[in-house]
Amino acid sequence: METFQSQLTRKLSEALAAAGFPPGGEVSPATDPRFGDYQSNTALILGKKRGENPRKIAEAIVANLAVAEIFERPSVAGAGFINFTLKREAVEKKIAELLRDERLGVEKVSSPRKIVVDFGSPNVAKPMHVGHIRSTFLGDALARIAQFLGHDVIRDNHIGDWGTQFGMVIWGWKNLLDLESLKRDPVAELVRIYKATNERGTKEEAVREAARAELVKLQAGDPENYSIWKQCVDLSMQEFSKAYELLDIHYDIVRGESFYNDRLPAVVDRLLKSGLAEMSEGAVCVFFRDIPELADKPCIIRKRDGGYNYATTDLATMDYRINDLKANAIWYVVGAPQILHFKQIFAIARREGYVADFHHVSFGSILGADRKLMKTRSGENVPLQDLIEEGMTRARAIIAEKNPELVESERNEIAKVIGIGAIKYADLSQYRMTDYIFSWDKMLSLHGNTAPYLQNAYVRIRSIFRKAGAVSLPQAPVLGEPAEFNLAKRLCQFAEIVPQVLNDFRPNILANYLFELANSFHTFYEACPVLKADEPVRASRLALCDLTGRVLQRGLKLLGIDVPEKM
RNA sequence: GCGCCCGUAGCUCAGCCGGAUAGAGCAACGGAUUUCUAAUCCGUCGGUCGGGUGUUCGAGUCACCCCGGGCGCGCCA
Repeated sequence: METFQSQLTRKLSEALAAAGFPPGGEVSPATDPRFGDYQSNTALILGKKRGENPRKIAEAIVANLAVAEIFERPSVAGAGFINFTLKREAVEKKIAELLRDERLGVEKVSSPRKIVVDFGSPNVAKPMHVGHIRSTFLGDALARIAQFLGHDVIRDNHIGDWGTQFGMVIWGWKNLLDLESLKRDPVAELVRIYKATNERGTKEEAVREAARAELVKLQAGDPENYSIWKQCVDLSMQEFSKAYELLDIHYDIVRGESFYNDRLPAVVDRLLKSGLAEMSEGAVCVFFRDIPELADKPCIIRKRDGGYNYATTDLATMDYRINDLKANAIWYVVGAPQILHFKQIFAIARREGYVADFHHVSFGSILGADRKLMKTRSGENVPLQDLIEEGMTRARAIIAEKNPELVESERNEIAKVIGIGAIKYADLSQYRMTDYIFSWDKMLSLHGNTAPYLQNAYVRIRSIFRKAGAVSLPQAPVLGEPAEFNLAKRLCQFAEIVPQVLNDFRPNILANYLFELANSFHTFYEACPVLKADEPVRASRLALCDLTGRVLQRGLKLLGIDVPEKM
């Protein structure tokens, strides 16, 4: 189903051709309701290019526009803008179509791609914490949206399961492990033995040495150490899975760093052989002498001691994704501090001749109320588990206060949906590059651009339908009231907004749209009684409610957020 | 020293490819409720878009230079 915007863009291009101009031209939503619903500045651009009067060009375009079925007569305004105002009948017809459309008007892309989305990537033997949530939520939302648009998406959890920390973890396992604690809270015990070993290592040279030796043994394939390592990975994955279950995050594959171990030497050999890499001070490096920005920032792919590092693993990973998984796009949802790293990796990949659409989807940090990186009072990363629990607890308290009739099981389920939704939405509704200040009060507020506000709009709709009894939705609604017309036009925009998210990886565009939709709905709700209205208005309004509910539900789901039936 | 990101209302933030008089929410103030969930809605107040120069018919948006904050820069990931 074509959107108004793409229909208009097509018509505009035809009009340009008919008027003797090169086809093309862009249409955007009107910047102000006074200018109608859509606008085009094509005449201004053409006027500039040809040195002609833009208003005259605009008149010529308008004379050739065949859009009478959808729009009122286009008007030329200002310096040469062409303004378009939707006809009521056109919107009524479109709503009728949307009511029957499972996809709510969103078309699938014409050329789907195979996209690996690399997000989350927690470290084994450490708890997931606040630092993981942006990557996890952002990556999950982008994957959901890409999938909905028809792409072939592979969600890959590139877990940190092969760091140098395993020397200490293994030494701690052999010397300090408390089996009871391990059974009770595995990751906590792994953290404890790691910390304890680290502490002793700072004082005792022998411990430091022993830990290093354990690491060497692990890397050499020692069966005992391998078995310990494997248990650490398994225990950690079990814990991650619990959190993912709660958060409704799902991966297609989990290829941690260890997966690429035996592929690392080949990466270095290949780069040395091709001359892209060279020896420097004992290490193998790639230099970027012809790229000014990277000229003085070489990338080490094999350390002087012969060990491999992050860059080597990422190069092997890219090779695997492109040659084995046959991906033609890779999205790395990783924080902004690693911008330089990915510039290097992508530069190397391009030189090697890999063709794929690489993107580092970077993002800013989550700050505490003090505007510094969010930490616990003792200065540690806030565990994800604690964050989720607090979100649910706070949501439960608010629900208990606002809606005491709910039974406890209902209340707990709703608290989960609202608490987790609030945390996710707070993240996704913000432009990803900006650092944001984490605030429970703001994200759980029923006012403003928050998950509970959107969820509440949905709940109001469900409440109407519970009272309405059996309804049959009409073929075409009547949009007599301004609030109805506005809401309907907003509903038509969903299909225009969703694909835009992937232009620059901005789920906040979708969040923003949903907020405006909820706003339009609430205005409609105040102005237009639904159940008390006479037919056919009643049925028409029920149809608007139904469609609004479905768009809200679908839109939030694309952000990874659920909706409750009551709250 | 080099590089990247950010700087928009008192606070928290939107403003993608340059478009018309820069928008929300919170806070403040004033209204609306015999309710389909007021968990809401309507209105008022609030701005040298960090500063400057330039490109353009047109700059919050692009270029360059400053200022402020954050982050990163061969052997961590």
